[in-house]
Amino acid sequence: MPLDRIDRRILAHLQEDADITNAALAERVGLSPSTCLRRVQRLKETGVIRRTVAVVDAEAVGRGLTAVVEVQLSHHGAPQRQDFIARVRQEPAVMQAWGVTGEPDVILVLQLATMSEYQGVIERLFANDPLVERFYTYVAVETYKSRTAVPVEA
Amino acid sequence: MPLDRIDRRILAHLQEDADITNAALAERVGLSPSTCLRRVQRLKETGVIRRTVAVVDAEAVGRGLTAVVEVQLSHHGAPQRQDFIARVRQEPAVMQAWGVTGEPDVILVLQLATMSEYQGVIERLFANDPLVERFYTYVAVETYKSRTAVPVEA
DNA sequence: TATGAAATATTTCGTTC
DNA sequence: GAACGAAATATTTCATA
Repeated sequence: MPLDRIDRRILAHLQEDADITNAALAERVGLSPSTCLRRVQRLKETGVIRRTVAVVDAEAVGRGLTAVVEVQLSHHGAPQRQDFIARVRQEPAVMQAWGVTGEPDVILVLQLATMSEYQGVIERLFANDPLVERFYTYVAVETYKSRTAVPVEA
Repeated sequence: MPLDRIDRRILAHLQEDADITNAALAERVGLSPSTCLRRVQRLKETGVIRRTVAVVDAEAVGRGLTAVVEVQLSHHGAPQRQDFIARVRQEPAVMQAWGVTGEPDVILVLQLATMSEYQGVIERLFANDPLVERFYTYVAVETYKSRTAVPVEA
């Protein structure tokens, strides 16, 4: 069953503020509270809403350093690649990791406390791994935009 | 007032699941429900918890296409740069945008519905802007890791 | 100032229409 | 989708350390 306009309005609201009371949400999307609640529950059950989480200020917890790392791998066997991916997944500082088309093979987004933590991450991920051909790191000097909400409305 | 160990445990839990009841959270961090609730409120008031949001499955809402774009700008006046940043902020598909050290000046993360939407975004951001020297786009083929939770514990 | 326990208010859930 | 009571949960108040 596809998402209708009301579902999308619910998603738009909850992506901005999931602390809103069900009564207030219902009013904003034009439903009765009980109907609205059942819609929200269904969106969670079907996995459209994967979960609801607190968004923490990285600065406030001493992790305000963001870095983007592009990694080029030598195109050898898939097994070593899996090892590399497993190490990436294990690193707490790695927030996002994608396999991509183009010159880099993998792009990482790191959220760090200090440059010395960066050193440690880089060593654990890249040192002594012949699969890793080279990597480039770009440190964020300024954050122009940072959203968690996926656009859901036309 | 710095965050103590209990604050950090609260943050760790709420970053994974903000739907947890206060009673259950209190038990997990070893506090009484009322004390726990007040801690959570304080974390929100002081901005450590910026907000709580629903995490939506991008695939489920037809926006499963992720792209990373590196942009190089000619180093001219700051005013045009502000215009460019303003356009970036206006684009709903732009999830993250950083100004970075190194060869690219700006890195964008896009969350798209289709490649034709990509075309539109690129045109609006880059076309006829002499500030934009060049850009490279890397389309995500696979997502290895995607977290919203900033590491808060030692 | 921080905590915990009890009282109150609100939200959520099942049933019925 | 609406209306209701019952259960669960959150919030406030107040006493204590």
